[in-house]
Amino acid sequence: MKSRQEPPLLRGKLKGYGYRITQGREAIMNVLAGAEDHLSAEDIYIKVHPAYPAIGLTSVYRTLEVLVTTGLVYKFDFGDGRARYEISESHRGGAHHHHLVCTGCGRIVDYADFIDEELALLKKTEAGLSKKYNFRIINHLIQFYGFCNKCKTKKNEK
Amino acid sequence: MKSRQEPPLLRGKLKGYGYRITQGREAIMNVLAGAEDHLSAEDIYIKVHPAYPAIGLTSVYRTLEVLVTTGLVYKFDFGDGRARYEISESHRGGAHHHHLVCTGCGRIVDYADFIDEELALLKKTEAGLSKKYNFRIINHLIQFYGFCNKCKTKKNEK
DNA sequence: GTTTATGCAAACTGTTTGCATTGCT
DNA sequence: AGCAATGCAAACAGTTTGCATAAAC
Repeated sequence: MKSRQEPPLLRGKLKGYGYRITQGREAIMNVLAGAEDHLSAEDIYIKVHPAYPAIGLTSVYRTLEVLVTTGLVYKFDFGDGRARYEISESHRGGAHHHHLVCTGCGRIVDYADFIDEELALLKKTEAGLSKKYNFRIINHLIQFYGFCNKCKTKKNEK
Repeated sequence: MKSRQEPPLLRGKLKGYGYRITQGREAIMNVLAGAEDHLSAEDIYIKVHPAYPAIGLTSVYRTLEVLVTTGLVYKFDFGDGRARYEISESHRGGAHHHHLVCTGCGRIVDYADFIDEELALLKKTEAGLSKKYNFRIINHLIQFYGFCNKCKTKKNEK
């Protein structure tokens, strides 16, 4: 909503990983820290522009790649052909949540209902899978797909 | 593995939805019915070629779209930039399963461990979300990401 | 002063679309 | 016969890459 002025935690973390803090990266992190929703690379590019007009879309992609590989940002695919990015909850004060995606209009609902049970089961499953398949599990994804109230009434025009 | 000769259940279903049964579609359905793993559109194109060389990649995409929208086939994104397709378990005799994806090499493990618990929770969550957010939920997705035994030992060369 | 990050333009990749032709039903 | 499905080529969209320049450290 409003762009934050507090120095994002991300800054220090990135630096800790040995990356340089540039104006562009800082502006991108500010946008991510202040965003309510799940932004595409182009959304971010546009939101960064006012604060730092010299930004290029390429840098947005490159910065996002760094942030994702360091685990500071999550990357999602909601099936509409463009990736979405979301700051990880630990760097935002937000709660862990999953997504409910409307296949009709693309609307995304963040939900945290049943999240404790989900997480407990995920943790347990993770441990079992880790052991059985000899994986080091880093992350998980849960999404529900369906039609929101607006889309479920209108005829399937697809 | 081996191409099946039994008439796939898909055939009748597709026809039931009002679609025509063409040689290309039949060949595609045979490949899907006989495949062990998760195929990309191009994988399918290549596998269909021997049986029906006139097939075009476009038709593969168009047929897959039909199969996905009718719910006969599931479409997945494992993060490598290409979509994967898998026949729905009810048309294959397989059990419901979820996926464990290696971020290093792209290997995908189908797992069914804890699946009953997962499904029970999913069902419950689905009911809750449906009501609270007024969605008609059609589908869900659960995936775990990590590094397989081969990839977790080698240095992060990325 | 070195080295990493940037911007631009061009390349790339998976997927989609227009259109004339073919082939189910 | 009538209409849905096809193949080809071209268009498309998001993302990535090469390279010379600029900015962190």
